[in-house]
Amino acid sequence: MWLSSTAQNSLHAVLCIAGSADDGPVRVDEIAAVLGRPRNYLSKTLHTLVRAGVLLSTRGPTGGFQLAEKPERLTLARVIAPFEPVSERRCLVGRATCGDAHPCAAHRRWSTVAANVEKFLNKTTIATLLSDNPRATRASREMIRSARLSNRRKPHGSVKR
Amino acid sequence: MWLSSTAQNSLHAVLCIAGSADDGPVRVDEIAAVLGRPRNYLSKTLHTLVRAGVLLSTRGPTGGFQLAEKPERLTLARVIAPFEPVSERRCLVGRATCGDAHPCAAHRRWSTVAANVEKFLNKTTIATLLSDNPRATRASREMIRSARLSNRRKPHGSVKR
DNA sequence: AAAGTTTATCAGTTTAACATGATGTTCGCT
DNA sequence: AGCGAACATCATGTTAAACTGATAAACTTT
Repeated sequence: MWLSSTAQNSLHAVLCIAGSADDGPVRVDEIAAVLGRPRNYLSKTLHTLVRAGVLLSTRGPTGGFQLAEKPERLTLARVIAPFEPVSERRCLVGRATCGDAHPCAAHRRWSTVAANVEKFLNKTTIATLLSDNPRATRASREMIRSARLSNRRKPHGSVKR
Repeated sequence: MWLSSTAQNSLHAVLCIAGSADDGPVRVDEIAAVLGRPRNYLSKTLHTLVRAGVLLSTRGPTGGFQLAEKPERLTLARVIAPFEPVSERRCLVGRATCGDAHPCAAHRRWSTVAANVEKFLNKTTIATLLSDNPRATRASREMIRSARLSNRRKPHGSVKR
């Protein structure tokens, strides 16, 4: 039930990146360390978010991933969407023809519940979650800082999408 | 997102069986016709529901599946549970250690949304859905009846020939 | 007891998600 | 220009869910 693991990783990674925004771009290896997921797999996932306009990526030294826009304007739905479209409000029993015209037995009651979840995903922003729990935010940022070996990283250069 | 197809089939099948309770046990082939799913696959799914105490099965002619108890006492959660435990209220970002003690950034807000879904699954009964939409209930029962006529099945409860 | 109907079960295929390893590409630095 | 760091991509492997076909077991009727 709920999100696929890829969508979960997507959300978690974006939260890490947004939480460490002040420290510059976050590298895949750092995210992999925090999430405990394979590096190359996350790389693909993050690249999908770049194509979706959620993230920006920079190659080379001082490179990594950043948010493409202010966290106040980035909803959870937009982060999840590339992996499982939120708009697909599917029938509880999986009937293809289910809808307001030809509802299944569960349609009406389930619709109100599903709409509630969708509203959460569409209205809640990354900024909301960050300020919601500063402790968790700080924790993941500290994990990333300690993963950074030395002070060799400098302010990042140009960014490409 | 949402339920696995097996859990969806499970719910849909139970609704069919409950809706046709007056016509006696429902056969796998009839359910397969209504759901548009492979017979043997549903057979396994239904057997799981038998082991879970949701359904009763009878072999041989006049056999099929029936509810193990009154639909008023059968919640959606119990029908779904064998396939994906509802109680596993998982973390939105998939963190294993997420909980009230060590919450992830999304934990608090997501918990209230997830609890709402759980409440729906735990409080809503099969009987509720049946009476909710008599049109859909009647439709599936008619589909089963017509599948039965073409098979010359003896009506339940009457003595024939 | 035999025949026919229906569920139960087993062995295997297919498919998609998840994961891994190797290699290519872009960039900053010297 | 050349080196190394970092993302990008490709080819492949692994795993679990979904599905299929065949056979066994249980039951009803005759």
